[in-house]
This record gives sequence, C-alpha cells and structure tokens, in this order.
Amino acid sequence: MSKRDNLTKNQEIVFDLLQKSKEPLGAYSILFNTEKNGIKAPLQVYRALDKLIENGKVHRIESKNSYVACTNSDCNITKSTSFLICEKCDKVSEIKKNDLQIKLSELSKHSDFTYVSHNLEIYGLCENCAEASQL
Amino acid sequence: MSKRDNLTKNQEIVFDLLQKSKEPLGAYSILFNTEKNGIKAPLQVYRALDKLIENGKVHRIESKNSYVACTNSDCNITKSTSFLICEKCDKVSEIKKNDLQIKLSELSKHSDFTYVSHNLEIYGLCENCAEASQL
DNA sequence: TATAAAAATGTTATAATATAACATATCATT
DNA sequence: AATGATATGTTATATTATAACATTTTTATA
Repeated sequence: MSKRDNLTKNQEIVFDLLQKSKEPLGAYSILFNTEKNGIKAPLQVYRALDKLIENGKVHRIESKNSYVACTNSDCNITKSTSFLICEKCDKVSEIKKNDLQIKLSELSKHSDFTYVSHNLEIYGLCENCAEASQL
Repeated sequence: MSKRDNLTKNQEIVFDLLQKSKEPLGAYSILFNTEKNGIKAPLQVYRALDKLIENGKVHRIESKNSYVACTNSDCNITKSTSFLICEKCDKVSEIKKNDLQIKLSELSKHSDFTYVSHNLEIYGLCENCAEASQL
C-alpha cells in the first residue's frame, strides 16, 4: 500500500498513552510517561506527535501546548479542530459538528477572507463541574 | 480613580510597537525591538503583555505564540477572541461580531457545557493574497 | 530477492518561549 | 509623610520545541 495505515512503534506508544489519558498531555509529560517503553528523548515524542497530528489521530490544544487523542472518526479528512475545555478539571471534549466549518467559512467570506481551516477552543465548565459548583 | 486607565512606561512601549506592527509579534521580537527604549529583559516584556492582555488592549495568538494589538473597542469587556489569520502573509484581523459568542454559547449548551469564553483562529487567505494567487 | 528510495529512529546539542525569586522603586490614597 | 499596592529591574532557570547528523527499518520495484 502506498500509505501505511498502521502506526510505527513510537507513534503507537505515544498514541496509546494519549488515548488512556482523560486530559491533554504536554510533550514532556508524554516523554516521562513513556520512558519505561524506551522513549528517551523529546524528539522521539515530537516526531511521533507530528505524524499523529498529520494523520488526524491526535490534535494539539494550542492554548495549552498539549495534545489529545482524536475522538472523531472524521478527523482524518480535516485539519480543523473544535474543543470544549473545562477550566476546572481540564477535561477536553471535541466538537464533532461539521456544519461549524460551513458556518465559519461563511463568516470568513463576510470579511473577504478565504477559509481553509480553523481551531476553536471554548473555555468553560463541563457538565460535572458545573453541577458540582451549584451545590 | 481606582483603576488606572493610562498605561505604564513599559506597557506603553510594548503597546506602541504592537500597534505599529501589521503582523503579530513574538515576545522576543518585541524585546529586540524595544531595547532602544530601555527594555532589557524578557520579563519586562511578558509583564507588560500580561497587563495589556488583562485590559483587553492586546491579544495572544495561541497558535503562533505571538501578540497583537486589539482593534476592537469592545474587547475590554470580553476575554473571547476571534481571528482571521492569513497563511501567506501572516496578517491577522480580528472578527468583531459579538453574536459569535452567542452562537458558540448555544453550541456549547448542546454539549452540556457552560460557555465562559473562547478563542477562535481561522486560517486561510486574506483578500490580497487570495487575489494574488488567482493571477 | 537484491536494492534503492523513503520513512523512521537514535542521539546530542541548542533554540525559542516563558516563569520564579527577590530587591528596589514608583504611584495613589490616607 | 506613611502606607499598601503596583510596577520595575535583574539574575537565574524552567518549559517547550527544533537543528543536525548518523543509523536502521520499511516499502516498492527492478
């Protein structure tokens, strides 16, 4: 096949860790947590992340310099991302509505701007934390 | 007055530079360009930026680790930001439509998430660059 | 299946971005 | 003028990310 669909060793180690994590992880946190798996240097992590992001399997949370495993099966076809980030517990969930891109594309057009992709980070309270703060 | 509405010396130096710049500037770029004004250390820049961001006079472009002067008179009342970022010339313009917040707040609600603020970065081509690429 | 091109890995060093800690100075009110 | 809050200056260091180069593994194909 012309494009591999399996992950390489390092990519798999990094991806597995991110999938298990409920919060986004920083690159050096990933490094420390994969040393037992043979990952020894930052570059090994960053290179794995680069490929995983390229394939849409991982996204970067820009405002946190951290990374999450993708939960959206469609991500391989878009470079756009949209997240809900809980300010209390740091949980991140991904918004899967594709019409958001259409809306933002229209919005861009109004400013004579040609939409290509976007990154949206919404901050607030997740359901659990919102409930907890009402008690 | 209980809250100062004038900028301090360092804040003014940093803000002036950002206002003159057409692209977002990184903190160290700001540092190099303000050494003639007496700014000598990263912390002086970061501290000025912190206050300017707090006041809504400057915004941080998360995906670029860089900073822009606000062009929206309403920004002092919100921590949310929305940008159009040209991938060709790096020009950044700020989206001023306030109903975007309402839309995103509704969108959040559908995911049982309590909206507080957001950061939206749309990537694409500004008017000039889009025209140029059609020739 | 030999082999050449491409992709991935290993390793050391260093660049770029950001904050900690502490001393001093200035400002804003009483 | 005294006080408390805010801003500044300075040195050191933490955190995040990439450069450069050698080696190995994978993949396609001749």
